[in-house]
Amino acid sequence: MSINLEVSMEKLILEAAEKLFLEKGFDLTSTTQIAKEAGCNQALVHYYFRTKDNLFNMIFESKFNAFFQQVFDSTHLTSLSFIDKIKYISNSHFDLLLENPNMPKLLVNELSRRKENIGILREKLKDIPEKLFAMMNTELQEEIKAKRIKDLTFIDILFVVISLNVSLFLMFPLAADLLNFSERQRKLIVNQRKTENLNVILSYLRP
Amino acid sequence: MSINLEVSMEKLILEAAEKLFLEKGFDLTSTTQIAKEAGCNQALVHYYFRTKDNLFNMIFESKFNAFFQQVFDSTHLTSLSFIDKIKYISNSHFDLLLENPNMPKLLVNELSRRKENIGILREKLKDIPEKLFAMMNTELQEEIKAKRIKDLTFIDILFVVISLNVSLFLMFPLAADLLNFSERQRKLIVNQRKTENLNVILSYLRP
DNA sequence: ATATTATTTAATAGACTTATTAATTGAATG
DNA sequence: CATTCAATTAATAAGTCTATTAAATAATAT
Repeated sequence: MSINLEVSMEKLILEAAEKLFLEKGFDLTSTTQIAKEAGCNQALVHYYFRTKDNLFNMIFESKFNAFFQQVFDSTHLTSLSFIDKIKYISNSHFDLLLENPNMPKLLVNELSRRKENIGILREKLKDIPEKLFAMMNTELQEEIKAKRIKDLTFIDILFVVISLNVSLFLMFPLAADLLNFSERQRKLIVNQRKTENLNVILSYLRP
Repeated sequence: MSINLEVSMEKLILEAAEKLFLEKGFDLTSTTQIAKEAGCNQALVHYYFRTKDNLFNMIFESKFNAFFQQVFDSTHLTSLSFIDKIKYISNSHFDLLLENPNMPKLLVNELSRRKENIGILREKLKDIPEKLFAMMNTELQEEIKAKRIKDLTFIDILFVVISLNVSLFLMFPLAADLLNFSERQRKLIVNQRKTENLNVILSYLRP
């Protein structure tokens, strides 16, 4: 049993494609660029994946899957109080975006253009949030009844969490460019937003 | 003195270009499509505007200008209480997005790619928010001192307003597609979000 | 009416793109 | 060693896109 140190060209192409698609989107990435980044001939990209669309869809679906699996993962939540669950969701969502800062843009741009393939994604997404939603909604009802939390739906809360976090990664780079922020300032503000976004949520929950 | 009923082809091209650029972005819009939409030969697009980049930049800068002028317009605010000012800002920002639902996507996509031209936009933006910021910040200080509002900066508040409103227009179409919402459901939810986003803000302001 | 200027079009050069095909190299197997 | 199959490349077809040029048409002025 030995570890395969040889990296297959197929995998290199996948990695190069993922990098470029995330950086520049589908249209601005050519198979020639992917080949160059992977270190092979352009025809090889088509040899392994036939079409650029194919290649993109494979990457997109797997990324999409992994991303939403994490967003709606409920395994770490069970032992926490409701408020702590919300805190955990917001923070881990923020951290996930920090690791995948280009995902929001990719989703915004490619999901809307690829409506043919949306059925596949809908299928993949179908069962994922069920468990989380069931748990959060029942607990939320108790909290509301006990007047510890304002009368809201879990969707309302989730919308605010996601909006605040995603906005930072979609809009902040633009604002930072326009306002000429230094790299140091950017990092500082991103960190501040993590806690401040959470503050917004917690204010919103107060009865 | 007579009104010119004749619409110039130059203007028709501009309008066609604006429509298409907003709908599909810079890359997915060709000068051939613009010409077709305007009802003229493709070469005419280049006759009037020389390059596609030129044409795009003209439209982008004027849209950008008009949009931020409205976002940071302070003329209707003067007579209102601080809280009402915030309410007005959030609501009119929301309405502006409702009239320009594609602006956020255009900004997210094209601002980042056109870093060469960002200087021009920075210049245009420079003086616009000054008046609004000055007014809001002084009033905010009073409110905080009187303990009517939590200790926050105006930027903090504005970030939340913009995030919540913009997110709706950037992400909601995707969610609605994924979850198969009907047109009726969509409109209902958009309206609900307008008031609910405001609720989030007001919760956030409470000391 | 003729000359001049502005609009508009047809044609096309030149640069890229995706995708395919046939030829070449390399490795594994009998 | 010869054969077979997989991996890789070179070449290229077919299409799109931007931008230019020269020709045609319309408008204006002399």
